[in-house]
Amino acid sequence: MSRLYGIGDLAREFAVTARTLRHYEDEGLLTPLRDGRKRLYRPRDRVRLKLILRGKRLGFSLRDIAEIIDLYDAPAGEAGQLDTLLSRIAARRGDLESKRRDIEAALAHLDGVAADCERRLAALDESKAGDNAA
Amino acid sequence: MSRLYGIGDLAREFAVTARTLRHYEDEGLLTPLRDGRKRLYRPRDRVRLKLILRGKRLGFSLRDIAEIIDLYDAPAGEAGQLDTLLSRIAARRGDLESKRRDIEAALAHLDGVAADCERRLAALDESKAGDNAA
DNA sequence: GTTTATATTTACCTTTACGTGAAGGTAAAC
DNA sequence: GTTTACCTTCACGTAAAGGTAAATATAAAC
Repeated sequence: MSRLYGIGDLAREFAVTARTLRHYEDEGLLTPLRDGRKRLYRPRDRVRLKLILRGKRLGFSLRDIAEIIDLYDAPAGEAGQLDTLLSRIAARRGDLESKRRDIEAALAHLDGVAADCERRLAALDESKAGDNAA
Repeated sequence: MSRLYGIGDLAREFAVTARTLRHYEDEGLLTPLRDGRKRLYRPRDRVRLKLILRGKRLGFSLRDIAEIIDLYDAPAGEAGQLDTLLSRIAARRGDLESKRRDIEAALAHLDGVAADCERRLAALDESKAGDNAA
């Protein structure tokens, strides 16, 4: 277990280009091992990549994402550090919940439009049925 | 009622620059009235702006957003058009729900980290209590 | 009647997040 | 021993989403 992945393996699995993975490394988001000059990605790197891509789908910038996933492997520090860590987590929670509210609102709005649409369809059906009956 | 807004009014209210509003117009997302060369935004434009900014917060591109909000004031068409409209709405629903799942996962992950953090804090407290007792 | 505030267009600048070659190293496969 | 398949490091290109500056127009305020 604890396999290592080549850059192509990860690229294929997550449908990104190798260039993208190198870019994430340039930006400090991934730090794969090296075999000579070749990059070797650990399961840990794979997990981080997964988190990066999720962050992207939610519209976070790479810089935001760096901050977020660095919370995840925070150092097992002392009390003061744990406190500030907890407050940073709370801040991020706030961001996410605000996004969730945005999504709920957007879904509700879409549903309203869809319902309106169906009403109009039903009205059309009725008028057609009326035509047949007449 | 049915007031009109200057570009600065809307910019202030939504904390964006006038440049941003003009850009949205260039991209076909807003179409304010004109008094000579000055832009006059109707309540309808204000609503669209609100939708645009919500879309942005969720990480949609301006092009995506254009597609989405054009669903909202779709023409009261005939049956075939209503059908394709409904299916496009369904597609957008899919996008949004997938984002929602991403958010739930991210929140769950953060909660896990926070819980871990609190456990570590509790452990620190206990060891300190132990020191006092000794 | 001239500040002051807000508006306009035109046009180039910047940042983010990669894409796209160019030029070459390494290693198994034939 | 050379094709084939990946990999590497530059380095410039690009699309999206605005920023920013210059030069100009109104229009209310003093």
